[in-house]
Amino acid sequence: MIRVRFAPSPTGYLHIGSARTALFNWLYARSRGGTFLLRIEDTDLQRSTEASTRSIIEGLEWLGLDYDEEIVFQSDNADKHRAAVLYLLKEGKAYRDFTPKEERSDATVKAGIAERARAHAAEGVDQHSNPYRELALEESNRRAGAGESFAVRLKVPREGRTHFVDAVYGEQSRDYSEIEDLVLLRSDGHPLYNLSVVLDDIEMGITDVIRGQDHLTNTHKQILIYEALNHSVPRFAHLPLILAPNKGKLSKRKHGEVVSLTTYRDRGFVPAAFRNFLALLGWTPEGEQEILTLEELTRKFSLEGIHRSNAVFNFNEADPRHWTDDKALWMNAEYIRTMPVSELAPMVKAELRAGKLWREEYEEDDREWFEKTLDLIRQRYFTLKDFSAQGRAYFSDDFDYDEAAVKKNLLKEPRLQELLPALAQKMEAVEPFTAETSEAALRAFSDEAGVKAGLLINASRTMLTGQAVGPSMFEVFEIIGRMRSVRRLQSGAPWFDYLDRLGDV
RNA sequence: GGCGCAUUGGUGUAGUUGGUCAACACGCCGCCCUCUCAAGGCGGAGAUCACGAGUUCGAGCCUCGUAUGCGCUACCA
Repeated sequence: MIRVRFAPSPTGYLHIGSARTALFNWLYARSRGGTFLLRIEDTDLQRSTEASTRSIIEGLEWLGLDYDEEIVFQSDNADKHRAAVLYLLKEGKAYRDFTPKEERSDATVKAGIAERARAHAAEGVDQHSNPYRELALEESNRRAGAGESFAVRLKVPREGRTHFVDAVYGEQSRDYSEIEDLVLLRSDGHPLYNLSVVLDDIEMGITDVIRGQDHLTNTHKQILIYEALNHSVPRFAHLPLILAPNKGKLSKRKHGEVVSLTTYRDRGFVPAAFRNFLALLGWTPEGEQEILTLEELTRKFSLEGIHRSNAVFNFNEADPRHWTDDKALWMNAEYIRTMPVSELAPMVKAELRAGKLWREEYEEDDREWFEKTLDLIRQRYFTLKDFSAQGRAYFSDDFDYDEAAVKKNLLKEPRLQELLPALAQKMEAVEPFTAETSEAALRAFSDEAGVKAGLLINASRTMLTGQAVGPSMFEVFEIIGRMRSVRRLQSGAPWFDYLDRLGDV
C-alpha cells in the first residue's frame, strides 16, 4: 500500500514549485490507490507562520488536491524526536558535541558555508574528527547532567557508502567520508530537519518520498539516519526544479508574486488549467495530448515520465500580457473557452461578485441569458478577470469607453453622430429583437444612408461595449437587448468622455 | 574548494535497443475566414541536438574531456 506525503515548511506563501510537488505526490497516490498525506514542517519556529499554513491548505484546496487523514504538524512530534535522539545516544550511533555554538547571521550563511568548506578542503580536515566523537557515554552524560550545553551529532561510520536508487535520477551513492557528522539536535533542544523528516516519515508509514531535487544530496544523510535507527528506507523520487527566466532559482524574494500559487487564483486562473500546466512542468505524459483532465492526468501519471533537467518558468512582470508563462495563459484561455458553461458560471459569479457586478437574477430568471452571454464572450478571454474588465458592459451600464476604440471607430467619421441615433430609432422598431433581425435592420439602414455596414457595425460595438473588439456584433445586439442597445446607441457619452479627457490635458 | 545533477529552436518537451528531411505544444510571422479581435483552418521563420575529441560504415542517442547552469556542502528547511 502506497503512502506519500507533501511536506512543506510554512515559511511563506505556497510556492508554485511546492504546489507541483504536491500535485505529483497526489497523482502518484491516486493513480495507485495510495494515501496522500499532508505534513506541515514547522520546526523552524522563527520563520513559520500560521498565515502560510493557511495559504498552503487553501492552495491545495484550490488545486483540488484533497489529503487523507489528519494534518501532521511536525512541531507536535518534537518530544518523540528528542526521545529518538536519546536512543541513538545510548546505542552509540550519535554523540554529544560540547563545542560552543557558532553564531552566524542569516545573510551570509551561503558564503560562509562555501568559505568554510574551502578552508576545510585545503587543510584536509576529516569530516569525522570531532573531538567529542569518541567521548565515553558516562562522561558525556555527566557533563550534560552538569548543565553543559551541547548539540547532538550523528556518528557517521568511517567506512562505507550510502546507496539508493532514485526513481528519477537513478543510482546514487556517496562515500561516508564525504558526509559530515550532521547535527540532529540543536543545543537549545530543537530537532533538526533531516532527523525530523526521517522520524516523521517512519511514523507516518511513508513508502515513497517524492520531493524537490534540492533534497537529492540530503537523501544520503537521511539514509544514514534510517540505518542508525535500524529502519528500512523508503523509495525516493526527486523532481527537477522550476527555474526563473534567467535560469536562477525561482524565489519569492527575488521574483515576487508570480511564484505564489495564490496569485494565480487571485488573477483569474481556472484551477484545472493551472493544475494542468503545472503537471506538464517536469513531466510528460505518453502521447501528444497536453490538455488533460484530472482523471486523465491520474491515469497517465508515472514516475518514469519525470524529467531530470530543470524547467524554466517564463514570465515578465512588466508586461501585462505576459505577466506569467505564455503557455499557462494559453492553457487558461483554452479551459475558459472549452469547459462546460455550467462549470464556468460559478467562477464568473465569484469574479462578478468581487467586482460588484453580480445580480441574483443571473441564477434565476436571467440564468439562460447569463449562460448565453458567458458562452459568447468567453471565446477571447484569457482569465476570469476579463469577465469583469473587458466584459463589464455586458453586466453594467457603467462602463468605460476605450480611448483607442473611440478614435478608431467613432471619431474618424463625423457623420456617426447623426447616423447612430438614427440607427437607434430603427432598432427600436425591430420586432422581435434578435441577431438576425438586428442584422437585417442595420444592413438596410446602411444601404439607405449610403455607408458601409462595417462602419456602423464597428461604431455600434464601441457604443455598446466600449471596445474595439468583441464577438460578432449582431450576437451582441441580441445579448445586450433592445432597450440597452438603443440607449447606448443614442448616448453621446464617448464624445463627451473624449472631450473631457482633452480638457484634462 | 568538494560532491552531485543537468545541457535538443525563445520556452515547455518528443526522439524506442545508434541508421529516412530532428517531431509536438506555446510564442512569433503570413494567408484564409470575416463587421473587429479572438478561435479555427492552412502555411512559414526559428536547432550544425552546449563545446571538443573518440568508438563506429554511421551518434542527439555510446565513451572521455571541457564549459555553463543548478543543487547540496548550517546548531535553515
